[in-house]
Amino acid sequence: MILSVATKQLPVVRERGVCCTLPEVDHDWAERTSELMKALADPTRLTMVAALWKAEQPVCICDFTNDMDLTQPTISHHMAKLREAGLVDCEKRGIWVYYWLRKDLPAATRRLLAQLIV
Amino acid sequence: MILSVATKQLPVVRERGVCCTLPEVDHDWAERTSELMKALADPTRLTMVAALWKAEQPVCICDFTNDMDLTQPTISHHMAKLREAGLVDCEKRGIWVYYWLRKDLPAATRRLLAQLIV
DNA sequence: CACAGCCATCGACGAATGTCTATGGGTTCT
DNA sequence: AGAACCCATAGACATTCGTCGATGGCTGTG
Repeated sequence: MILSVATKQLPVVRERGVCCTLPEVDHDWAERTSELMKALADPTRLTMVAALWKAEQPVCICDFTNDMDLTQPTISHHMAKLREAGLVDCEKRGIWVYYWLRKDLPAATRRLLAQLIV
Repeated sequence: MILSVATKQLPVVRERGVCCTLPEVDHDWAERTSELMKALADPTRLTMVAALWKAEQPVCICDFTNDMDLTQPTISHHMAKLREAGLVDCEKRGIWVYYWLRKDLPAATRRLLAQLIV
């Protein structure tokens, strides 16, 4: 049987057992981008990224531990994830470890964050 | 001991046991945004969203099943997640079920996708 | 030198996630 | 009516994830 989907923008002719081709979506793009999304798919990490974005300067990790209602290992674990995702960099200064958003973030990533953070 | 971090933008005076306040980050924003990120934190769902974005018209789910190397229930499961996230809507037409990106997406979400999809 | 503060890593554990097979409901063709 | 097609849901399973307590390594203080 033939059926036309005209109410939404475009009339599509359908036949049983016959599929349509989809718009091409780059496989590597999907893989890379989903990795970035995973890094941001947690409220704690999002808060960290937003704080670093707003701070515009290195922030000591102990300050996160101090006001985030999570244990120190958990905070450390989330920061490690952000580092693995290539979003932040860090440096030790005496007792303290400072984190900041990497200066060499891809432009697309930077625009994404600018878009995301209120 | 007192230590100054002057090499990065701002000199910060540190004292043991004393923490600094962080930039405020809205808790609800982090919660909501992380939900959106989770919906996009999978290459299959990202591919689906990108295809729907590019198609600019309803797409039958069988077309996704046809060319995504995953079983039909898995495809259906991912679409359900996108629907729960409020990203897509669907309509049944005879045998087929058509999906499309919701027209009433929040402007921020729409800009995010525009930013994301190559 | 001993102590205290800061931090990363390890191991454990429950919860969530992605995938599959199996099943059943709905629709159209013959 | 029966067969074929499309789709969603349920159940199972391995993997990943978020969190914690415990531990140990540094580093500066007294």
